[in-house]
Amino acid sequence: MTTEISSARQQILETASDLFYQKGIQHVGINEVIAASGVAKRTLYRWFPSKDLLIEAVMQYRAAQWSSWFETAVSERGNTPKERLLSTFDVLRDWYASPSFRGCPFINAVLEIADASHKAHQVSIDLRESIRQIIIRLAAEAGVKNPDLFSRQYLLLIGGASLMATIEQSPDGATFAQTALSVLIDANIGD
Amino acid sequence: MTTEISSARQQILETASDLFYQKGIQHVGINEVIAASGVAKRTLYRWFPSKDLLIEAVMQYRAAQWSSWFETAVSERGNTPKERLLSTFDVLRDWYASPSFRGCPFINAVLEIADASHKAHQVSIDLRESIRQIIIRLAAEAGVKNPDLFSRQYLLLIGGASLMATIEQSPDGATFAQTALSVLIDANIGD
DNA sequence: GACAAGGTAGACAAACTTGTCTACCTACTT
DNA sequence: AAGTAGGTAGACAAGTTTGTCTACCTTGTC
Repeated sequence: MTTEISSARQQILETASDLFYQKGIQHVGINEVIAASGVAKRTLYRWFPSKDLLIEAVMQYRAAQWSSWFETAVSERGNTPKERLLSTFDVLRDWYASPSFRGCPFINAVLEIADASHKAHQVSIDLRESIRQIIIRLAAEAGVKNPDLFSRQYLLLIGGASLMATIEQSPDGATFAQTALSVLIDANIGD
Repeated sequence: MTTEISSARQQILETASDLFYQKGIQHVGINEVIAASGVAKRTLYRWFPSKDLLIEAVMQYRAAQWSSWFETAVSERGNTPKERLLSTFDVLRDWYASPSFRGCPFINAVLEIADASHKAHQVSIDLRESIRQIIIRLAAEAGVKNPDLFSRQYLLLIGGASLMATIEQSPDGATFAQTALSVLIDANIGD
C-alpha cells in the first residue's frame, strides 16, 4: 500500500472539513463525503463510527489548524504589543476577504448543529478561550489595565466582525473592530 | 367558523416560529409543524406553498416583532441620548438571560440555511440595517462625531454579545459590550 | 499458507423529508 | 341549491439520510 491509501482517514477528514465548511454541516450527507473523498463507506465508518463523530473530529482538526494559523500570523506582525493586538484584525480582514471565506467554522457549527451537548459545541468554547488567552497575554504586554475584561471585549469584536463578514459579506468589519479596539486600548492604558 | 379557525395561517406562523427557534430550522420538518399547530397538511400548503416560503414568512414575522420590541424597550429607558445608547445592552442582557433565549434568530437563520440567496438572508441584512439606523439616530443625538462608523461598531458589539450568549450561554456579553460602548461614546464626543 | 488490517463497490433497509393528492366537512354568499 | 373558501385526516410517493452488511481485494506478518 502506498502512503495515499494508508491515509484514508486523513483524506476523509480533509474532504469532510471542506464540504462541511462550504455547504454547511447539515447540508452535506455522508454519501457526499464518500463520493468526494473516494473512500468506501465501510472505510468511512471504520474510522468514524457515526456522522456525529466525524463532525467532532472535523471540528477538532479545524480548531487545531485555525489556532496554529492565527498564532503564527499574529506573531509575524507588529513591532509593539499594541501593534500586535491591532494586527490581529489585519490577519482576520485578509481571511474575511478570501474567496473561500464562508464564516467562522466554529460559530457556524454551533448554530448549525443547534445542540449544546454536542462535542463540537465544546470545541468552539475551547477555541474562544484559547483566543482569549492569546489576547490576555498581548494586552498585559501592552499595559492594558484589565486584560481579562479587555479579552472579553475582544471576543465580542472578533465575533461581531466575523458575523458582519458572513452576513453582509464584507470584510470591513475587521477595520471597524480594529478602530474600536484601538480606542479601547488607549482608554485602558496609562491611567 | 370561529376566529380560531380563520387564523390557521397565524397559528402555523407562530408555531413554526417557535419550533424553528427552539430546535433549529433544519431540525424541524413540516410534519412536526403540522402536528404542533393542529392544522392539516393541506392547510399548511395552502398558505405556504413550500417550506422555504414558510421559513421566509417566519423570519419576516419575527423581524417585525423583534424590531417593534427593541424600539419600544429602548425608548422606555434612559434619560439622555448616551443613557439610551447604553440601555440597549440592558435590554439585550435581559433577553439573553431569559430561559427561552437560544440565540439571535436572524443570525441563526443565516447560518443554518447557509444559502446567501435565500430570502431569509436578506431579512437578516435588513434587520441589521434597521438596528443601525436606530443607533445612528441615537448617536447623533448624543453628539457622537461619526455616527455611521459608530453604528457599525455597534453592530459588531451586538453581534458579538449575542454570540457570547449563545455559545457560552452567558448574558454577560451585554455588560462587556456596554462597557466598550461607553468608552467608544466618550472617545467620540467633544473633540 | 493463514490471518489480520485496511481497503474496494455498492446493495439493503428503516426512517425521515417534502410535497401531491383523495375524500370529506362547514360556513358563507349569491 | 350551487358554488366558493377554508378547513379536516391522512394516504401516497419519490427522494434523501444514516447506518449495516455482503463479497471481494491487497499487503504485510508470522
